[in-house]
Amino acid sequence: MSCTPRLTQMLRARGYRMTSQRFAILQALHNGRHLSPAQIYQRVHQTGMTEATVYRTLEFLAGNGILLVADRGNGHLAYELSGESHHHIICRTCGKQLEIDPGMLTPAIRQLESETGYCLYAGHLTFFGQCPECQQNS
Amino acid sequence: MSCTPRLTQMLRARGYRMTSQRFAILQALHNGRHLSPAQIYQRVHQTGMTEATVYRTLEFLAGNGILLVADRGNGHLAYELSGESHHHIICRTCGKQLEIDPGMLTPAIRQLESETGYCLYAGHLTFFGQCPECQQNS
DNA sequence: TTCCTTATTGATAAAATTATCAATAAGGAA
DNA sequence: TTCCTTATTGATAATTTTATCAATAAGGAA
Repeated sequence: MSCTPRLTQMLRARGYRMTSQRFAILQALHNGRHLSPAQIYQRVHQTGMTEATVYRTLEFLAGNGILLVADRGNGHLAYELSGESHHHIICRTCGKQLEIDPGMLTPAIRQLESETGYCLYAGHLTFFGQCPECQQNS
Repeated sequence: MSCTPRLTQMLRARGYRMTSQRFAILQALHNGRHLSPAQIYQRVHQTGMTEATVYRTLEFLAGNGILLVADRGNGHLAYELSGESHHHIICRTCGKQLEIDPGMLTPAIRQLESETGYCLYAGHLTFFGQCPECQQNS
């Protein structure tokens, strides 16, 4: 991946290391987006990596801002590479998901920042609602 | 709680029942907000309720829109009564939390609805960022 | 290079969460 | 009221997630 050297340097500056395990997980998330820990383990266990390492690594990468955590609405969390910021709307009735451009929320986030003084990260938000089709059927 | 009859009727209309276990969990969440499953179990296990029932009930109540799920930023989820819609900003540096009025996001949500055709629920969003104090110390 | 410090991992145990299924109990019908 | 249907629960097992700790390995210093 093209961004690996930059990430390696960033981690190094914080006293951490880019290991083969961390790289493998980043690579898995570079192919499939929104993966659960189990799905990620399925794609990297061939390397001999432990499940415990998968969970630890995900927590570590998320804590360092390299991964984003997304609420999938089923009580579980999924992970994805940050930097490709976007948000979701999930239909509570049929489960369909709509990906929405982050720019659509930029004004609201800017206002939040100016009113609270906080500096907000891109993040990954999940809205819940009902899609147009399901609204008609009810 | 004043809203119990209304909830009972709403569940009944969907073929479900208001049980003593569900009522106990609602009552626990009426006192303490943003509780984890473990915290909730701690407050209701005196009634003889099983942990499995706590998890099941939380999922059920959330699925019926009576509870909201909030990402606490530590990889875990917390539950709270819906109807008291609000949102949070969590500082990634010091962990401090700021509660923000839902009205601040209303314009953005309205725009999202008109652009996507979805009907959005109030929900409970969690933003991550850095608070003013931590911005100065870095 | 070799040594040293320590971040990281695997192995394992512990804890949390979910699934299965028989027993219970709530509400509707008569 | 009694009977019947079925949503719900507790008990239990299975699975997922987390914590502990010794062994490994990466990077810095000399």
